[in-house]
Parts: sequence; C-alpha cells; structure tokens
Amino acid sequence: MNIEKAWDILKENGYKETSKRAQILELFSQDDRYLTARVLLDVMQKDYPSMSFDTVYRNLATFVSLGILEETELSGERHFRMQCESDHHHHHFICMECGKIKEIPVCPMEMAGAALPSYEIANHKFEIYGKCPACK
Amino acid sequence: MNIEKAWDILKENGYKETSKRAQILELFSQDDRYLTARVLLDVMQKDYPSMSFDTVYRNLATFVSLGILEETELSGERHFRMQCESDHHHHHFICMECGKIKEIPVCPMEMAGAALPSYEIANHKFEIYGKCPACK
DNA sequence: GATGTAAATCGTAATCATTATGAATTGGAA
DNA sequence: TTCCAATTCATAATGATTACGATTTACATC
Repeated sequence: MNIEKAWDILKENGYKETSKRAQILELFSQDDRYLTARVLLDVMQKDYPSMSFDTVYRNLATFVSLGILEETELSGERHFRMQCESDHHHHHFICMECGKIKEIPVCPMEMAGAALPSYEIANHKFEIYGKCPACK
Repeated sequence: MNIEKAWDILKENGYKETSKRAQILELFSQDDRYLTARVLLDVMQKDYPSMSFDTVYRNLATFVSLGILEETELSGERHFRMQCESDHHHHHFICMECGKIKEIPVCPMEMAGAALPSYEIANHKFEIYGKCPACK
C-alpha cells in the first residue's frame, strides 16, 4: 500500500486530508515493521512535536477499519503496519528480533476449512514467529 | 487436562497445593471455553468471595508457564482455558458467539516451514474464528 | 477570496487490564 | 508443634487505550 492509495481510500470514505494523517502515513510507508502506538507516537513527536495521543489512536483505528493498516498482537500490545500490496491472500513470518516480516504464500484454510463442515468461518489468523536469517 | 494432572505438574515444579489454586482449577475444568481474567474473577467471587485480583493473575501466569492453561488474545483481552488433553499437536476453531472451541487436526507448519529456509522458527499461531453449528 | 459547518485535533482526564508491593497468612517439611 | 518459604491479601502503581469538551481546520459553497 502506498500513500496515494491510502488517500484514495480515505477520500472515498469521506475522510479529510489533514497534515497529521499525512505524517502518520508517511512514517508507516517508510517502515515495514510492526509498530506500537507508543513507539509511533514517540518517533513522530521527534519530527512533528505537535502530535497528540488522541490523534494517533483515533487514526490508527480509522486506518485499520479502512484496510490501510493491518494490526496484530505481539506480547500483549497492538502493533500496526502498512497493509501489504499483494493482491493475493497471504500470511506473515515475523522476526522477533528486528521486527521485519516476510510473506508466506501458503494459507492453511484450504485444508482446514474441509475439517469444519457446517461451521460458519468468519476469519482466521496464521502467523509464524522466530528469527530471520539476518538476525540468526 | 484434568485436575490431578495439573496438581502433578504443580508438585513436580515445587508449587504448593492451596485452596485458591484448587478453586481456579475446578472452575477451568468445568468450562471448556476461553475466559478472561476478569470474567474468571467475577464468577469465582460468587462461589468463593475471598478471591483477589493478584491471586487470579499470578496463578494464571503460573499455570500458563507450566502448560496447565493455554492462552490466546481475543478482541484485545487475554483469554485462558484448560490445556487440551490431546497429545498430538493441533489448533482451534473458536466460536465468537458461545466461545466453544473445536480442535482442528491440521497444522499449517508442515507446508509453511518449507517456504522459510534459513529462518529460525520459534513459534506459530493458527486460529479460525466464526460460528459453530449450534450458534449458526 | 470570504464564510459556514462538519470533521479533526488538542489537551487532558477517565477507564480498563495488568503488574507490583509490603504486610499477613498458610502449606508442609523437619 | 515449630518454622520458613511460598502464597495470599489489600491496595497502589503502571501502561495502554478510550473518552470528552473546547478549539482548530479542511473544504464545499457562495
């Protein structure tokens, strides 16, 4: 996901183009790791001192609901990153050292769905954690 | 996991047999859904009025570290349930209505591991969410 | 360009889950 | 029965997240 695409989505849904949103999007487009709201805020306040808690949290929620950001839970905290470009469904390996991610082309639902007849499947989560080659 | 097995594990690791731990284990052995610490505490305080925050949280952490309970994150809160008996590795379908779970015999790591050569894999998570036949 | 209005932001306080602390109690070995 | 470390109790502290009223801003319209 690039910044232009994000703006398109925001505009389509009636959200305004503000400088704070620009700052948040800019930061995410420069960093492909998962970041917590806290880290995001700290980093941003260095470059853009006028960034408040409320603005960060509210926009993170907005962006996730619009599919601009994706979210996961790592060691008890919500982490965010730019939604992947890939148009095909995939999952992630997440490096616990450097936070870098790698796409996994495999999706287990193909096999697992068959094991759940007459269940209504709404969602699923598949993530692998460990160390990437660089950190090993 | 049954209560006797849980006590064995606790004893093996030098933990004492206390009435509070008995109460917590009893409650989990009667309910196979994932419960939050908060819900657990509320339910327990009805039957056993003398149950404090600290005791619940501390023991949940102890039980998880010993493999007596398993833990997952649902809508931003930690949820706990008795560790499965099954000796073979498996994953879970979780019903978002009633909270009941169903074991999924499939594990995606067999396929996915091959896609990550030279990565060090420490852990993985695979869960399916939706509605069970009864709730549909 | 000026104006109006709904949306967004700011600053701060409140809430909720979780963790920590220090005193009192208890399990179980000697 | 006695003793000591483990456990529990009661409560406070912490840290992430959400909420609120006042102010500011984006941007559509004139």
